[in-house]
Amino acid sequence: MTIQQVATEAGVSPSTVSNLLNGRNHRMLPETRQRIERAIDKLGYRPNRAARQLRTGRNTTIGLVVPSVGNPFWGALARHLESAALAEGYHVLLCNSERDPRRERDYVDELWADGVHGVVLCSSLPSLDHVMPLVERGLQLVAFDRTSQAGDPASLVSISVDNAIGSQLATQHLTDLGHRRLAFVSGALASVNRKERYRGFTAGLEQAGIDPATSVRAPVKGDADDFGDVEASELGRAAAAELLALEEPPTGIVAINDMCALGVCRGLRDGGLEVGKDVSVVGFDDIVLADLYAPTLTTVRQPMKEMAAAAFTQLRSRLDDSGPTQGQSLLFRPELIVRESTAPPT
Amino acid sequence: MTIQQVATEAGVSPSTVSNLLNGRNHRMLPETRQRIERAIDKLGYRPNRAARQLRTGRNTTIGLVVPSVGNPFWGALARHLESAALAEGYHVLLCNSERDPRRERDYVDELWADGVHGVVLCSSLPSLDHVMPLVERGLQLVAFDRTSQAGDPASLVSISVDNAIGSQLATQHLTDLGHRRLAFVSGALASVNRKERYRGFTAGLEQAGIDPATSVRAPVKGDADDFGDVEASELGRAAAAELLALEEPPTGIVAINDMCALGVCRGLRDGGLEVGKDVSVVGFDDIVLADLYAPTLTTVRQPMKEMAAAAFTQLRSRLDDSGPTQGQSLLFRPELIVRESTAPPT
DNA sequence: CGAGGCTGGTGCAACGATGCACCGCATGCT
DNA sequence: AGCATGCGGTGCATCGTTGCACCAGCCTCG
Repeated sequence: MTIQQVATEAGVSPSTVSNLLNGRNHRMLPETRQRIERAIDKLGYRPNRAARQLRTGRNTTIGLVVPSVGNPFWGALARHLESAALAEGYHVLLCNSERDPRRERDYVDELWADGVHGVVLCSSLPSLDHVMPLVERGLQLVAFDRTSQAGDPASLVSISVDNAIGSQLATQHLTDLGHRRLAFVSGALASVNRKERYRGFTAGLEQAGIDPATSVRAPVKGDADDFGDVEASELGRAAAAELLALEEPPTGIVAINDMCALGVCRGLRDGGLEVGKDVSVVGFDDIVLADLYAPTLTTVRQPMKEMAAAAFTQLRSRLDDSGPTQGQSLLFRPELIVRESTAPPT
Repeated sequence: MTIQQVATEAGVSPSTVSNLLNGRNHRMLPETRQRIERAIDKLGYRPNRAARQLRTGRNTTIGLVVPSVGNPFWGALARHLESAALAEGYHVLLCNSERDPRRERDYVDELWADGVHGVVLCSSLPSLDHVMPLVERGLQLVAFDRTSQAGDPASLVSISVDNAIGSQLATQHLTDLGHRRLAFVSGALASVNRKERYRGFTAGLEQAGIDPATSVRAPVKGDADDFGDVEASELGRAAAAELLALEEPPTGIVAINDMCALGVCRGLRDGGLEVGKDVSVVGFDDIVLADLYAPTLTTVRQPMKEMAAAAFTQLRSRLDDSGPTQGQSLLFRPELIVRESTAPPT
């Protein structure tokens, strides 16, 4: 089914069909228009994307680079982003970087070579230097789950939840319940987001009149490489054991994310404590699993659907040329979801 | 960077460059070849996919249609499939059907219109009639997690784990531990796979000399619509409550999948029982979560990586025209993974 | 010595959609 | 009368790659 066949069927020239297809139909006779429309769905015509892209240089595919869709958090993003894109006739090309910087760059290169002009990048890297050359050539980049930084390209859009506030909400929730000895469990504070979450934690403590110095940050030994996802739970488990060995173990624990929190729960249980009774645990993200675990996990929800929709909208408006060329930073408001894993200290 | 520029740089015609690029270099002077190769990476040339596809009608993108990448099981598939595809220079276009048959069909249509000739379809539907028209036009289809059926297109490749064996392994594991009162928890046995799993369950019972009639299948009230993923856990939880209300509750439970199994664990705990001690539970799939839950879940592992690789290989060989045109069914061997959720009956 | 074969390439017409330049005609303006 | 303007479309070159048809030059062989 080519545009030529449609044109023949409708008794017009291919140009006219093209005009209609591309909204240049201001001065087209309604009658002509209807003839074409009838021909189109009589023949079941769909424009050939390859031809269209070859001619225009544009396309309707955006790239999504995530650490791993095996992780429910990124899976959820993929799902929502795809949903938003689909509604506008866009497609999503999925790429798993496996947290390998090189693979991340290769993917973005590949996408660019394929004519993809917009990419949602969920980078684990603090710097975006590796993709700068393409950004300079016009690649539109949306950084997800990563607040913007000094060296970032001017056109960059950053989309993230307000990590400091989220973390503070979690902490406050614990102090409101009466907890006074708190701990923050995380790997190395290597990314901006992690630092922000820690900042929220200390802010929450201060607000409750607790000296952050008396709180624990575990594990201290976390190094810069522990960016893993599944490993986050291992880390949480180990950290829990460490905390239990203290003379005065904390009664409330704020974890860097849900996976980590689940690991902490696991570790606490290993140590004979009951989460949601003897100890309280708060996570971050609100992955589906949080509501399935036993006990269900109190956590800080990221409005994924809205964030994904925003990512797409931003990208699209910039691809449609009309959008602002200037970068910006979108911070979403996190929401505390209280479930069973938190309770007043006993 | 066009092929023309490379040709000029190398002092040959575009055709010659194209010949090299497409492996038609049998009778090419090694010297010419090197000149071209040098030109290519001097200019950093990458062939334009749109142009190539327009000309040849082929492309290197395959489609993946899953119910939802939000579900870790499908996320894992996406990850592994993408990995296999990447190694051969192929891309994966991700589509979430959200278990909506119409959306599923629309996606496949869309992919076809985009020039995608190969799709891995993880359909929740027993029949594939809705995509038959495209298959007849040449779409290569690999059905994943769905054994082939009578009405399927002749060219269809089906990839699945051997569900009957898997389920039998799970059942056998319980009987070997000494359990005699078993239950099978599932929604309606609406899909072939589910029926197979139930068949494996009864086979396992018979092998242990237990009359399947004495075992329980819960919930009886499951209807055909309960195909959900998150809902699977709700279903498990409800089923557990139901089972506990029996006069002689089962001591061993085989769940249709891991999510359902986790729901069952949840329900049992609600009823005051300790999983892995008072009751044993076995799942199916071995999602990442199975090893994180408390207690860790004994389950039947599907060799996802191998299955995903096979899906890609099958698709590719058929897309490269050379492959067999005849459909086939690949059944993978499941593996029992024993963890903490199973123990001898007390 | 001329027909035929091999070698190492090249010429060219597609693939399907796009969008600018342009057309003939009618009407308005001065 | 002479020129601009609006209308409803159409003609055509073009995007980058491909692969069949073809070519000139040289070798071989009866």
